[in-house]
Amino acid sequence: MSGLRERKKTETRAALSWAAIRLTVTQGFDNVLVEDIAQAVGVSPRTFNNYFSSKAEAIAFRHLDRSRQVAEALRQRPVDEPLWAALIEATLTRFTPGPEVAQSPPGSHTEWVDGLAVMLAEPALQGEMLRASAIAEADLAAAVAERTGTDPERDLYPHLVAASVTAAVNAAIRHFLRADPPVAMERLLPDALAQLAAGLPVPTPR
Amino acid sequence: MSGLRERKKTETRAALSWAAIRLTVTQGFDNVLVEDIAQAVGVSPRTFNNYFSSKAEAIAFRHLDRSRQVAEALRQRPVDEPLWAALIEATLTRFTPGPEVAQSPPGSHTEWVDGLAVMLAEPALQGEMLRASAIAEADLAAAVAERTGTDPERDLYPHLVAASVTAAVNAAIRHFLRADPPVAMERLLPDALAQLAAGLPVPTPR
DNA sequence: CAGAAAAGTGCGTGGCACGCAATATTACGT
DNA sequence: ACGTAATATTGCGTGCCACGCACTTTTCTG
Repeated sequence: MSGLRERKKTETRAALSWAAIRLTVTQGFDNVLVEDIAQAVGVSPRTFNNYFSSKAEAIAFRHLDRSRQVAEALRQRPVDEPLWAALIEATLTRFTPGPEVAQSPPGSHTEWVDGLAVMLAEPALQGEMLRASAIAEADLAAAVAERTGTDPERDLYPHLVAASVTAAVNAAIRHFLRADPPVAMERLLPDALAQLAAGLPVPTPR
Repeated sequence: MSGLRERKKTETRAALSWAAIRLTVTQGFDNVLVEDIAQAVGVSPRTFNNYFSSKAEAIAFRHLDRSRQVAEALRQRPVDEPLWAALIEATLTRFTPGPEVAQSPPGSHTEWVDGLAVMLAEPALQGEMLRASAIAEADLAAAVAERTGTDPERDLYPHLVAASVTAAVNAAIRHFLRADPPVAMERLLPDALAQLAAGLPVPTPR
């Protein structure tokens, strides 16, 4: 299965996605042509469309990929760990380095985050990002079902958990992107999921 | 404000959305041209694009519209009602008639539901539907904030609640669309939201 | 090393989203 | 009631995009 062939395909897909993101952040969504992305990776425009059926899908791919890994991470948590503790750890492993802030041009983190925010404001992008979350949600529901002895076919429960966790993660990301005194994902994420696990009681003002 | 002009615009928008849905359900997404939708409403193709920037957006508009009304419904619940009870009632008022099963060709409900399921399987649609939910989510978060004395600008809580409720509603809809012994939304929705309010504990098998 | 399988490419096509300018319709003050 | 301003509708033109198809190139397998 995993010969040179599969590996190269994976790399090309990642390279295309990354190029699409980089170019979009720096130049704006509709100033980037499919042709540009293909050229940046050294591949024909037609090949781009063999990997992704749209610019938006290419950009959303990184999010899809990371979201998928949450299900995988959940499966690797000890089986005797409580569900919600395991969910918190699993999401933390994939969403803490910030939404890929660490790499990129070394200086100017704020520039990069701002660029991301602008990019994510693009209507065409929003739908595709949410769709990526939804696709990964199916994997997560399956993993939750395994851990809780429920059935993804018949039961609502695993889907409900997966959907809620995904929603909480997305809410945390959006909060992260707009928080002016910046807040670390390491705090945001566990807090959000803990509130979920507690039934989202109305907070008492203090 | 609400002169003849506004009213007619609203009607045209609704008519276009409805025509887009009807044609898509009966003929399939890519067998329907923008031209067809425009013609069905008696308007020029160019005008279609004054109302919606894509076929998908036109289809998703009904969902957007209904989702928006949940926030409105929440505001009309008595202020002394507990938050989650109010949320259950608010969602029930807008999502119980089935996802618009009641109207349409009188007979053959299953045909219609199947057609809807096929339509919602379209990738281009999924993103747009989720985006509609996300837009309405902002309204809902504002309404939740009012009711709970929190601040949409600074606090994560109202967004967390709105996102979770939206996720639960969407999960319920998907479950409704695939449940083979059919389950009524009237049961699914309160059940899903009650589980949310209880912190989504792992169900005990019986 | 040869044939099969699969990825990459070039070309052509139909459709879409939208800017712009012209026209038709509605709103409103006098 | 009328004329004018505001707004909606329309037609046209343009650039881009997604994809089917056929062909070439690369990789896998026995």
